[in-house]
Amino acid sequence: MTGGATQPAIRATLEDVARAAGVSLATVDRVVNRREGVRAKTVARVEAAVAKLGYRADVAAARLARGQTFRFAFVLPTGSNSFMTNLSEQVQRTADWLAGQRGFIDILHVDVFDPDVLAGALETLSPAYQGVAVIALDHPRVRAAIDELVGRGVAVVTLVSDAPSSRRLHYVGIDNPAAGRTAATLMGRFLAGREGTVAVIAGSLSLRDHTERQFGFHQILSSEYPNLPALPVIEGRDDSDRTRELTAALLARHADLRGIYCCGAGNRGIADALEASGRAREVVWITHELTQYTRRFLVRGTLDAVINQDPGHEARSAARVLLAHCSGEPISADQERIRIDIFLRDNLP
Amino acid sequence: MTGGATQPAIRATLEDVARAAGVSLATVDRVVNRREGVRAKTVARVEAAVAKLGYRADVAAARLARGQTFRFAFVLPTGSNSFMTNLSEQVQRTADWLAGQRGFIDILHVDVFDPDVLAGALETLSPAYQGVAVIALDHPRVRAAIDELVGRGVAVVTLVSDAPSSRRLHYVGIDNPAAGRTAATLMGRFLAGREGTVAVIAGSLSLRDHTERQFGFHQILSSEYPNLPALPVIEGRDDSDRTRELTAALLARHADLRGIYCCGAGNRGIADALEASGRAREVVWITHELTQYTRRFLVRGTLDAVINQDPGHEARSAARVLLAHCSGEPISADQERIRIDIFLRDNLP
DNA sequence: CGATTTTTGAGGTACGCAACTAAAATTCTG
DNA sequence: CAGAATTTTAGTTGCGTACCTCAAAAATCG
Repeated sequence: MTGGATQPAIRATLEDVARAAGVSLATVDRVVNRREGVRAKTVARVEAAVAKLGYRADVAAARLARGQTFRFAFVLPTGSNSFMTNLSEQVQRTADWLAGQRGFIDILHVDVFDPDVLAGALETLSPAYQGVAVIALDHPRVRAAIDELVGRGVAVVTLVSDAPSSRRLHYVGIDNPAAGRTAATLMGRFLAGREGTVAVIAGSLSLRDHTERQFGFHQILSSEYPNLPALPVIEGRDDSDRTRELTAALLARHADLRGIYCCGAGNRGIADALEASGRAREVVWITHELTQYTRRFLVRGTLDAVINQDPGHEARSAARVLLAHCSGEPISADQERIRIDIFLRDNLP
Repeated sequence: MTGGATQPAIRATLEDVARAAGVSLATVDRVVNRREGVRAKTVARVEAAVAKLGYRADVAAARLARGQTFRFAFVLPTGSNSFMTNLSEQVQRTADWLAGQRGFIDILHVDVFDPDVLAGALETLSPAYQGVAVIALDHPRVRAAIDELVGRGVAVVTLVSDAPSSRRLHYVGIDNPAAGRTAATLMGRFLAGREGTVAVIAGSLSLRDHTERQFGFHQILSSEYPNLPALPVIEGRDDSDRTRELTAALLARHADLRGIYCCGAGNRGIADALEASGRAREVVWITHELTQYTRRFLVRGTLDAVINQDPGHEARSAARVLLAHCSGEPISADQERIRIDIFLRDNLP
């Protein structure tokens, strides 16, 4: 057995460092926090002591002494689909966790799909917030509102849906074109060698994330699976009643329909229509977001794969990024990267 | 816009609660920490004040005041495959993070595949550790060693590989039978409608995780894809030279070989043999663990899918579970559940 | 009722660090 | 080289909680 390099049983404190370096507590503090007013010679002495004792600041003590509190706003959509409901819940949980870390999250519900309403909400946001997480819309007014917040020194992260050309600090969400490509590869491979058409149902093509997914999907499908021509994209407005009718019409009109890719919500309608048609098992259906419904359709075999983004990760990641930024800590990029999950019936969490 | 219920700008402290309840600090302390010696009536009054003010203990202050430090051992394999190397690195990162949280991790490298050596290492572990994370082997001696540690009051979590019948606190890793089933479904669907045989390469059938994956794989393949009979499992001992020869032999002997599922390591050997044979694109190859190599094979198209467990999550989760247990906090099960990731060329992180 | 037990109050210390003030040491100026 | 200006350092306080002691008050019991 090879032992790991063992750290001292009790951690060194600032005071230990001060004693070892023969200077006062205050001087050590200046050095470790890179403040002005210490001679180079003294700095070197202190740093040597820090290295020798393996000093690491105790984050609990530092936070306590600093005594800052943070206040973040999460701007989420008003009453919406299952995914957004899950997300709200996860944000609430994150808020509970942050409350123990001197951070407060207020959840504001806004009609995020109306650019004017969303921009208005951002513009009139209380100046009490040091950070904002928002499900953005890539629209000039919204971008302007984000940029103004950033200009005022507020940390802004976009959540789930990005506004790439704004000055937001960070985007917490998946790479949507890649998600679309992933769906296309699954579709193409599940239908290996078969001939037929594939339908794409989006919520609305004015939503950036839906457009991007659809773009990625078509990119792969057309280049790699010429046996599977795609029908023109149809808009289901994330509404189950509408997707039910649209899906029923698709099935009726296209006897050679082999696959359906839904890059938005309204899955219950699609499931209803597919199951009613009796072609549920032969048509490959791929959609986004694991919810109580899509989970059920997956288990039942109506749905073949779910492309998912984990709302829990997203909520926590947004909070961590805001917190890290506001307390001047670095963020570790690969821990904050939101993965594109693929769920089949067999690997459901 | 509907505003979220806004918490007070400054958090309530214990003293605020004491004032509001008309009792002393000491009494509030007794109530919130569930200590003896407070009348039910007083408890109720204090709890009402806590609720009214929304008091939550400041974790930074609490940790500081409590002043406990924790010391955990992570028992990892000696020099090993890419996955284990990644895991080591992630454990090291987790250790750096924990060092700021009054926790210390020592990494011990042991030949975890020899039950006697592993058990011996656990038995002679310094009593300084409050917690141990170990890549377990499901073997009587190892189980006994784990149980003895638990009996001594040490928190033990198994990492990546479980010892289910031991008294370990928690298992941090994926559901291996489910991972095998996931691989089988991908294999079956990617080979939809085609006829041919499928080979399964394990590291060693005495490793519980490999056996479980293989079991799950066969379960689904035989019941749902009768067009794809599996060849007898072969053992590659996680060694690339050996898997190269075995794969070459498989390809030579079975002209109808359509798929390879590798539930262990040694992927470089498989890739070499597949690419040398010229059948890399037609044979569906599915394996485990995303590494620099499997990533490359995936991008190149030799490899069709990777079933992955995230070593970063596993390292952090193990540390969080140990820390939570040692400080008497609850753990949130679904945050600690390790997911079975599926990676295709398109959704690589 | 007095004696005993239970409950509560008051106060203190310690945790490790940040941030402030005041003092000491150094450098600059005429 | 005195004295002012500046840089560097020491000393101190407070953050919010945990945990401790000791005494006072209240409740309970015989």
